[in-house]
Amino acid sequence: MLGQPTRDRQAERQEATRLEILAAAWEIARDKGLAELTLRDVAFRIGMRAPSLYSYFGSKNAIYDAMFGQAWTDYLTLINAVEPTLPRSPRDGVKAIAHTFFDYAVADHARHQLMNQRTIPGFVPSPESYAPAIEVLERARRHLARFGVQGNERVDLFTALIGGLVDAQQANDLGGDRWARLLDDAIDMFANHVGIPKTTGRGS
Amino acid sequence: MLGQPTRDRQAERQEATRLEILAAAWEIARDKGLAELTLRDVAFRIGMRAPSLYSYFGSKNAIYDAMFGQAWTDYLTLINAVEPTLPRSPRDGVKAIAHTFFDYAVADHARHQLMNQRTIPGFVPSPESYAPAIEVLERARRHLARFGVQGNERVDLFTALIGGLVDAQQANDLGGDRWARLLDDAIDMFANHVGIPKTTGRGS
DNA sequence: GTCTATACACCGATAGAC
DNA sequence: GTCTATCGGTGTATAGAC
Repeated sequence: MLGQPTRDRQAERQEATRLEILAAAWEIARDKGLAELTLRDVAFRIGMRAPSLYSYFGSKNAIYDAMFGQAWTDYLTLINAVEPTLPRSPRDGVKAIAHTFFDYAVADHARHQLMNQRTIPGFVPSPESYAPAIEVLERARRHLARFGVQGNERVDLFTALIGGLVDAQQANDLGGDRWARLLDDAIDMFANHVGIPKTTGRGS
Repeated sequence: MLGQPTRDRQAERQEATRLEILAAAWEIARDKGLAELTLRDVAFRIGMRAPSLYSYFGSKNAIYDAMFGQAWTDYLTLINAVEPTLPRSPRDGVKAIAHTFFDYAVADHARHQLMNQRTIPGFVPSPESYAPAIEVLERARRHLARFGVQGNERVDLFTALIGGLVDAQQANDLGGDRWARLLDDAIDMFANHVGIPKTTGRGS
């Protein structure tokens, strides 16, 4: 008896096609906008017809859902990479966290729309796709706590502040830096408010 | 000779029907969501068929556009009414401005979506509908300047801060007050940052 | 002039042949 | 697993009834 094969070639192929579909979907979302994504368009871009997509995703929203999960997982990977490089100084640390989020959000409008706004009618992320988003928030909470930002209300204020700057930037000055320029000043405002010591000239 | 009639009854009737259409549209937007609005639905609610709407609006987006203009005009009326009641104290004045905006935004999710977010694909407000929005911002700028908040960057920071709190409230705690509770604290943070004197116990 | 009936192109989704 | 065919829905255009 040969037993079971060690690899499931069919599952691998299925997963590869799923990724191909998602890549095409991201391409269209970036090109034409997140809401302008259509199944026919996605399918044709990879040499398929629209109904074939239903062998890989149960609905159009399931595609959005997988994209949502991908985006937050990517961001989780990013902050994992950034974590060892975080400055020791609390104030610089908070600034680094804010900049990481801000830059990631501003770099891809469609992605930010999907991750942080409720712009697709009827789309609600599944628990599985939401998990990395929760993990990111948990991670951010820990980092902020390490830098002296503690308590739900302070974290809520921080997220609202950064989110507000991102949204203003995206909505009113897409591609510019009118609100991006205010980020450091905004963090200083926040840091002073919650009592994070100023960074001294030669580190803290 | 009788001359011209003093009233254009036909134009009045036309305008009345336009308002009736918009009222139905607001109703549906509040009930089912802004994006779920359909022409057939709007038309049936006032005893018409969908194509008849084209006698009053050139497209569905033209309806959204008129709603956009209505919402900002309403808000302009509101701040006109609020203006005489604004406190003298700079800090309380800024708080009043923030509360007025925050409460108006949170009171109607669909309206806030239309006014302040880019949630309808392809919808761009016309210059005529945008005019009251500009007027509101101009008015807010003058009020803030009167309370000592001057310069584009400070106003930008203020709008981003309040907008961020509104969006966080709507997105993560609709109907609750998790971020609404932070509003006063946020304004104090901002006021301290831009050097607005604290309100004393017995007025300023 | 107002409104309707009809039609068109497109959408997401489903059924069934191969 | 992928296709064609099709369904009910959408926004939109237009011809014509009244």
